[in-house]
Amino acid sequence: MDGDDPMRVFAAFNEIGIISQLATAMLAASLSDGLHPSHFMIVNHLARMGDGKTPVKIAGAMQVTKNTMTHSLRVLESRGLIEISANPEDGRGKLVFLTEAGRAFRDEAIVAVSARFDAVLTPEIEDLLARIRPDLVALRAHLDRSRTPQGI
Amino acid sequence: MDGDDPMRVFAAFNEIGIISQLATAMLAASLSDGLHPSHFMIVNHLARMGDGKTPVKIAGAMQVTKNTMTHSLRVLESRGLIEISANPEDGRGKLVFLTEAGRAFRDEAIVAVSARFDAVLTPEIEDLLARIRPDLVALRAHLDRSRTPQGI
DNA sequence: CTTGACTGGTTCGATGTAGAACTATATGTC
DNA sequence: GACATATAGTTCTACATCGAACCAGTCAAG
Repeated sequence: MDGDDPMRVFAAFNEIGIISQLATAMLAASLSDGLHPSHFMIVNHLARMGDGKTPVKIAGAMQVTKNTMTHSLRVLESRGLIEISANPEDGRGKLVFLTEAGRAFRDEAIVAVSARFDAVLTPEIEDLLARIRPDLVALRAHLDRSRTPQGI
Repeated sequence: MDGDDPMRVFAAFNEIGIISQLATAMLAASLSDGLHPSHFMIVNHLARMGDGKTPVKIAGAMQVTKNTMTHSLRVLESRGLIEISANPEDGRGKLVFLTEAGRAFRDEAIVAVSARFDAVLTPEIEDLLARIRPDLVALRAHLDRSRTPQGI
C-alpha cells in the first residue's frame, strides 16, 4: 500500500520523539533549582568540549538559535555557573567560561541523572542501546547532512 | 572506566534527542499557516485513532498536560480544524471531533511531509529505520513502564 | 580610506509547554 | 441522601524557544 509507507517512516520517528521526551523528562527531574535540561546540556558541552567558546558556537552545537542562547547564557550567568568575557580577538564576540560552581553543578547533575538512569536501565536495555547506537549515529549524520541542502 | 559509562548511555539518548529535533524541524517546515507540529500530531492522532475523544485522552496520548491540550485545542478550533462539543455521558467532559477542513489539512500535511522525507530518505536509511524500529518500540515501552513507578 | 556585505549578539513580540490553583461534575462510602 | 475524594477543564503565571528587526564590529573590494 502506498498510503501506509509514509506512516511507517513516521512511526519510527514518532517512537524516537517519545523516547527523547521521556529521557528529557528524566533529566529534568534530576536537576535542581529549576534548571532546565538545556542549561545542563550547555554546561555539559562546555565541560566535555572545553570552554572559552563563543555563544554562536555553542548555539550551533546545541542546535538552537542565537537569541535562545543569549537567553540561556543569561540564566546560567545569573546563577554563577558561567562567566562571559569579551573576545579579545573579535570586538563583536564574547567568550563563555565555566566557573567552579558550574563544574560542580555538572558533576552533581551527572551523579543524579546516572542514579535515575541506573534505576531504569537493565542489562538488556543497555545492550539494546549499545546495539542501536551506530545506526543512530548514522541516521543523525545523514539527517544533519541533508539539512538545508542548498539554502536558497 | 566508571566515569565513561554514564556518558555512553547519555550519548545514545543524546543522539535520539538530536534526531527527534531534526525530524520535528522537517515536519514543522512542511506545515503551513504557522501550525505547529504538535497541532498536526493531534489532528493526525484523531484521524488515525478515531475522533470523538476527550481532551484528557488526547493529552495522555500526546504526552502533554491538560492545560497544554486546552491551549492547543483552542488554536485548532479557532482555525476550524476541530469541533468541540459537550460529552453527553459526562457533564464535566467534552468531545473533540475533526472537521472536514481538519481532515483536509491532515491529508495535505502528509503529502507535504512525505515529499520532504522522500527527498532525504535513501533505501539504506529506510532499511536502517526498519531495522531499529523493534528496538525503539521496546525501549519506549520500557521507559514508559518505568515512569513514576510508585508515585510517591 | 570608504563603502557594502557579512557576522556576533541583543531585543521584542509571539507561541508552545508546564506547574499550581480553581471550578464543576462524578463517584464511592457511610 | 450527604459528604469526601477524584477527575475534566480552565485560568494564571512562568519559561524556553523562535522569527524578525536591529546595532556593532569585521572584512573585502574599489
